[in-house]
Amino acid sequence: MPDTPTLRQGSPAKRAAIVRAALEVFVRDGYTRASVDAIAREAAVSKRTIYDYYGDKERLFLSALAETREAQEADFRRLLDRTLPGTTSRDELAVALTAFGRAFATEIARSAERAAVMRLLIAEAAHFPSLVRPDPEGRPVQRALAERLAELGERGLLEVPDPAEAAEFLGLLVTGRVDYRSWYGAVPLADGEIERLVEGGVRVFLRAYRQGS
Amino acid sequence: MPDTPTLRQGSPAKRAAIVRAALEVFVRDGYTRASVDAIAREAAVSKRTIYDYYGDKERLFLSALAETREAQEADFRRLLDRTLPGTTSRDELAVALTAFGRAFATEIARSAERAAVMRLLIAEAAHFPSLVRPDPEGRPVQRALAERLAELGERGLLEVPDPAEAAEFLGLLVTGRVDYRSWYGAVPLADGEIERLVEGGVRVFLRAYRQGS
DNA sequence: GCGACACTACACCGTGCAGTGTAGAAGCGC
DNA sequence: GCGCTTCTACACTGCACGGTGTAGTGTCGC
Repeated sequence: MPDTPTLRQGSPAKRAAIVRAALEVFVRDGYTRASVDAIAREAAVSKRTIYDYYGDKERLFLSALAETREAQEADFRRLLDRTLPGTTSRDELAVALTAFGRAFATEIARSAERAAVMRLLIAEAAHFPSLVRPDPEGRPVQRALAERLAELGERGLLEVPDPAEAAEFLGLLVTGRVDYRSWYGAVPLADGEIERLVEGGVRVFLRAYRQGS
Repeated sequence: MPDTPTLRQGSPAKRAAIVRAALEVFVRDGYTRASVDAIAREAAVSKRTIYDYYGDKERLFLSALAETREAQEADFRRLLDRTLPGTTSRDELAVALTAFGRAFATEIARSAERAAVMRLLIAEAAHFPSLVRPDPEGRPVQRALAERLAELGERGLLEVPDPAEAAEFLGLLVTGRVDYRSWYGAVPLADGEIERLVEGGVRVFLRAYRQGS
């Protein structure tokens, strides 16, 4: 019998500490450079415990990413409801879209975490096929945004024949230049710069998607 | 005296072979995973020779990237002149822009090299600060495209108050979704898919930048 | 007190890999 | 032929790191 190595269940608090430390170190150093010893130190936990909890470095990595992704998706939904509610009125539209874009991009560039995770995903996509989500429109973030845009379209504020596509472009226009210039968070950007880039992106989006353009 | 390790000049052909092999292995495996032995094997050269030529892994890496970048920039200029000449007429515009976008994105997604290099840069930007070009508008690719758009603007085909910004958006719209979905070349995309994504991007660009929109 | 479990500290193994040293073969100018 | 350089083949060092084994220290339920 190949006997499963029987990972330990352990306490949720400790799991959380490990996963948080792991993400921090992975994001900072990259997968290969990150050492399990460093993660253990960061989590204030013995290396042995990490192996008892997660088995090996790879599974720790995947767990950390999965957990973070879920948290980020939840964050995004909240952000979307806060800045771009379905009840947005016509003359609030540009302001609301800019607020949405700014909140989104600021989160990307300041918290550094979102973009950094993206950077990590891009770096490791080829080595961990399971990280690659097959259906691009299935990404919850895109889906939520598409639904919101569709609502705005039905109310006649925007002209969005293809909400999924429009959502992709909006995300791209708003965050693309920020990611491009900051190398997905590797290089810090000034706040004013971020704002300027975001506003430019929203302006282009509106020129392309405003009703009757 | 700290005596410089005196790198060997060597033959250009051998240098080229090493650099090409290095890029291939670095792109395939990433910087840390790539072993100098593997590069030597790939280049059909002894490991010692690589060290005599380049000193250490890091300098080899930087040389390979620098050389590739220059080549890609030259390629881009040629591509731009071929698909989007300054003499483009009004009714050729959409077709020419699409051709440009398609050629650009196809090169990105098919040759795999361009996107893969980008992936490598994103992955290593934080670890090799010298890779990060400080001036984002100084990237020759963006500059060349901006000049071309400015020409089209002056001839009244497009409305581009800020050509540098427009160039950035065009690049983003055309390649962004391809990069996004292919994880910068880590996942292959079907040709038809690429074409569809590119055309969508051009359509949005034109809606936003067409004269009198 | 006692057993069971969680955890740490620490020593340890194996391996992969950056980088070096060197002997010798191959080519070239003269 | 002779000396010089280039290059290879190969052995070797040092080190970092993934992963394991284990003895010992709490800590909790009973």
